[in-house]
Amino acid sequence: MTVPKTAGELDPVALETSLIETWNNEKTFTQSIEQRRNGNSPFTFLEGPPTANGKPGIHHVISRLYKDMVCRWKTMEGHIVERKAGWDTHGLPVEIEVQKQLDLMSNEAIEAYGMEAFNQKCKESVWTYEQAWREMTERMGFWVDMDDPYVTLHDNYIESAWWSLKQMFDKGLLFRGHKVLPYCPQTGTSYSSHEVAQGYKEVSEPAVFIKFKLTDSDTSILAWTTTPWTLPGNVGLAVGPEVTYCRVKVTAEPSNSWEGRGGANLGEELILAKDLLGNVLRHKMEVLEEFPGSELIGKSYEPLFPGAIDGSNSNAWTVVGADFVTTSDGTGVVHTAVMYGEDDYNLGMKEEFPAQHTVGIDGKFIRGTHQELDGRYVKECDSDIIDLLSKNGSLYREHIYTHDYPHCWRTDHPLLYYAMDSWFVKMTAVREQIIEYNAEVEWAPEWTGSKRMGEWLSNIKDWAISRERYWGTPIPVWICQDCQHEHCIGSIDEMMSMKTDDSPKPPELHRPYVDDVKLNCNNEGCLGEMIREPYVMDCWFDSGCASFAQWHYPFENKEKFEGVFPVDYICEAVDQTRGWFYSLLAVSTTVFDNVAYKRCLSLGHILDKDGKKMSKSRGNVVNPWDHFNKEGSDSIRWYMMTQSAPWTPTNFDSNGVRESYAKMFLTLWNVHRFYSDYAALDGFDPEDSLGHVNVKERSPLDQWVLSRMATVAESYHENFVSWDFHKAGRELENFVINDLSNWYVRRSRRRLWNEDDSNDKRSCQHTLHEILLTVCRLMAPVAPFIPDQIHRDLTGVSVHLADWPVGSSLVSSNLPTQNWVLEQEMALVRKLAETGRRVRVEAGRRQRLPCKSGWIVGGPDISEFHDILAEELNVVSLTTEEDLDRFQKIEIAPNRKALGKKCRQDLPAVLNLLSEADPDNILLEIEAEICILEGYDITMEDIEIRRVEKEGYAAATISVDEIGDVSLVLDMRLDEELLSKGLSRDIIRHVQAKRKEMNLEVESSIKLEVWVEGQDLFVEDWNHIQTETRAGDATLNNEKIPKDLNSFDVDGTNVKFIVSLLD
RNA sequence: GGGCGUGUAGCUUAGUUUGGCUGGAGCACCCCGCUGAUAACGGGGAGGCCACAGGUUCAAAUCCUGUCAUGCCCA
Repeated sequence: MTVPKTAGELDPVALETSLIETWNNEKTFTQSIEQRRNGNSPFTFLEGPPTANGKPGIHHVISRLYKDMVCRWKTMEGHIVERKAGWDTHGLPVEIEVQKQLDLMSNEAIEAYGMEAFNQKCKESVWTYEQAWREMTERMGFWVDMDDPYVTLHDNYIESAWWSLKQMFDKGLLFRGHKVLPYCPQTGTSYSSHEVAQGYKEVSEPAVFIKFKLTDSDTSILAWTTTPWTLPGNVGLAVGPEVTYCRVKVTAEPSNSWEGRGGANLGEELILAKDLLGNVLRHKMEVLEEFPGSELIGKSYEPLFPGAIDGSNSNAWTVVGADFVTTSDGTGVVHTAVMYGEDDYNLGMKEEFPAQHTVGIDGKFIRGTHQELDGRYVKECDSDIIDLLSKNGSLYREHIYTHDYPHCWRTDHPLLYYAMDSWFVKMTAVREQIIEYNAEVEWAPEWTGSKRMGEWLSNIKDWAISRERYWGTPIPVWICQDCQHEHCIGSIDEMMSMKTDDSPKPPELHRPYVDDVKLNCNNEGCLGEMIREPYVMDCWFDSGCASFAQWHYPFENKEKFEGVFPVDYICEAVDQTRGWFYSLLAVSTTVFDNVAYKRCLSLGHILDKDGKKMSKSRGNVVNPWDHFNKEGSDSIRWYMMTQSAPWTPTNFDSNGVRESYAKMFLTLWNVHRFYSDYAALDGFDPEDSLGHVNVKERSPLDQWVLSRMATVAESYHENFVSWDFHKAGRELENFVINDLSNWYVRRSRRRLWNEDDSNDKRSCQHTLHEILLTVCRLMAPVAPFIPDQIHRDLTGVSVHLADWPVGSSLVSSNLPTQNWVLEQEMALVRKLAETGRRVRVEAGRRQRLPCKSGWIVGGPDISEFHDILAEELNVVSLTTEEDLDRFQKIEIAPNRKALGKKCRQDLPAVLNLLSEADPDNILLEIEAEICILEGYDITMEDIEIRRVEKEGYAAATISVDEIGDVSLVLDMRLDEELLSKGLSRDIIRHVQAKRKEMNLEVESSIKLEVWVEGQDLFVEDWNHIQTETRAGDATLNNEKIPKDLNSFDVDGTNVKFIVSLLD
């Protein structure tokens, strides 16, 4: 027997924290998975690993909510949903954090500190906020296995990553090249775009227009650059093939005074874009010819710094076409130095320009560049370079150019865009496959996949996976010192079997230990020693391996992995599109020739209440604990789900969390309280078959709410399937508040107050029991706490072990039958109840004063709800009436404008006659065109016909879809009996208020003394008062009137009363 | 600078795919009612250049173009 427990006041924080303890003791999470084993239908979730070296905020709660929600939902549908936590532990952010902490602002400083010790610090730093993450995760109710997480710094994880890289290597997808990155030579580090963004500063620097003399004529092409230090590295000029260029001749000296160095001789010929002639040239010019850029392509020119670059066997110093050339600034000709710009590098690779540095990794010109520049820091050479060019006549003009340029946030030096040696995964080789796989993924919203990701994939670039850093997965590529043979290691065993005898066995797969491992070259006939490439991997590569590396595949868990790949579901914020969503897809495409995930939910960000990004510096970050400790997790979670579509950015409003609590959870709890308090009192056992009442035998009200429940549940489920969680939540909330609490429970209170056992009471109890269980089960994935408590109070079992009420391929549906007609009828009843209240307000009839009769005209037969409606409307009898005319009459209103014109000074007399005439008769006369008043013909134009309620009636008509017009008429006439009834309602109300004020128990009896002055109170109404107020002892108009009593007036009647507790 | 989102009442939002009744809710506000019904409930009210400017159309919050603000990603 499971009699529901009584429920006290709702204390969400205490309830939730104690439930967390229960879950831990009961191992509810484990049970919820294990219980579904026999279904043998896994649904796999992959946790996108957060980094634990940042504090978790409210924006982490939202992604964890959607992860948790779908997993819990699928679990209830009967799937086995294992959830392994993960930690992302490598990468530059970790290093930066440690560098700040130890004040190590350059690579030299790190190496002086010692790489081993530095990495040890990184490893520790990673766990700085782990406790905070665990606490947040537990408190918000995200069920994920944090005791056995995957960790990207573990050897097992690294070994799997190595294995996958070797797959790529074996497929020929791994290659060495250059990547142009913002680089700080002072610290020896290149920067991520995030760091670059921190360091933009406005600077004024020299910019120059340079003449590149063509080899086959005396004409020069004019190009422009803001970085003179890149000029020694010039190997090409890019023009827009479609852009119009001009060859011009200098015809006169400039009229204005010339600024700075440079110049041009009379008769000299220059080529530049037509659109920019005016911006660039300061001399008087004659345009000799115009032609498209395509005509320039292939022309060669003389190097500015002969000998700085070895151009033999290459295409160096020629004009090429490029689509990135514009005429928005410069000359429409782009100077190209392969190693010092991304566009430059890509163009250089395409056009086979020599990829040679003129600048060393120390930021100084390489020996042999130019005798005046060699060995000097490039940014200090700008002016000398301009001098050199000016002297040999290559400079046309210099000027100061102001722009935003990235600077090192540590040293404040300008960053150099610099081609770093790098390892790449040849993503361009799998472009078609990855686009195809992307299209297979079910994206929510669709455009994240088709547009955001699609756009990115259609311009896919090779993936630079190496970083010249210390803390990360070491790149497992070794190169032979003797024969340059490259070998990629795919496992620890392989490394151990190839290592030289005097190499130590690394204690872990990190730098510097792995750097010390040397391999015997396995190239045939070579006896050389192989040394590891000194890079670590992009940490996105780490996380991209999560699907298999979390299982140490293929070294362990082979079957397990193969059963759960590709994973069913991942979910992260939209910024992961080019991050984790991409890296997973890139790795799965290159390694497994498959998708990594079948469904991906990409979430919008949480912004502050003004739509601004939350950041520490703005001070607008919301701490989730502020709400955990106030409204609780369920309210936060429900708020987040219902506030907006998952992918829409949400402006976080604390007030909204409060609202979710006050509306959804308090209401639900009070329904629960109402039901279980009476159920406990009665010892009601829902499982007792003797007391059970079949749905068909229950009242229409019960059948209605059950039908609504089924309708709402199905729609809820549909919305889950189509990722419209917000719509699902809002609809269920509306059901709980409006249908369940404000209508069903309100209309059913009296049924449970009745102390005697009855079918009707049990019907109501069963109905509430069933509804509450269904609601809790539907809510459980979203709000795992309060619904679980209610479910436990009702059944003794956790809601998370229950089945999804809508059913699935694995569990059967548990919803009541739907009755659409009944739902329609009740909708009409409720609409009429509202209408009735409005009619009363308009007619000035207070609610407690009953009407003798009410009539419904039109619409379907809703007589089975007449009792309910009569009570709602406070009418003694409610009936259906066919004829609206019974309550209405016509009124003839004069059209003063028309009549005034016609009758002039006789108007008052005509108006008088009109008002005295019988409207029906006069209308007949007017219609027959025989109406003459004071000698004037009265026509239809002179009057307006209105239909109004006859004296003593008030009415309103509503229009309902598919039903038409329905009118409600109330009888407004009064008599003694009605006044007495109304008076008794008022007395009851005041006495009840007094009882409440006196904090009396609901069931305690009182002594009631009442004095009524100026009106009769009928005996039956006096009796009714005594019953309603539980007056065990009552006197009416007792002779002695004490001084200290309560008093109120209603309808001109004064009432005095005294309430006292009866022992 | 480019790509992809977002912008509706004081606040949070529905409606935009597929143009069509007077742009619909909740919170807050004002008036009234109701209550052994909870942080309630009911009726009424006030509050909207649907970001802005053009365009298409008989008709635009909705479609098109541009601008602004805001967010993400890329440069």
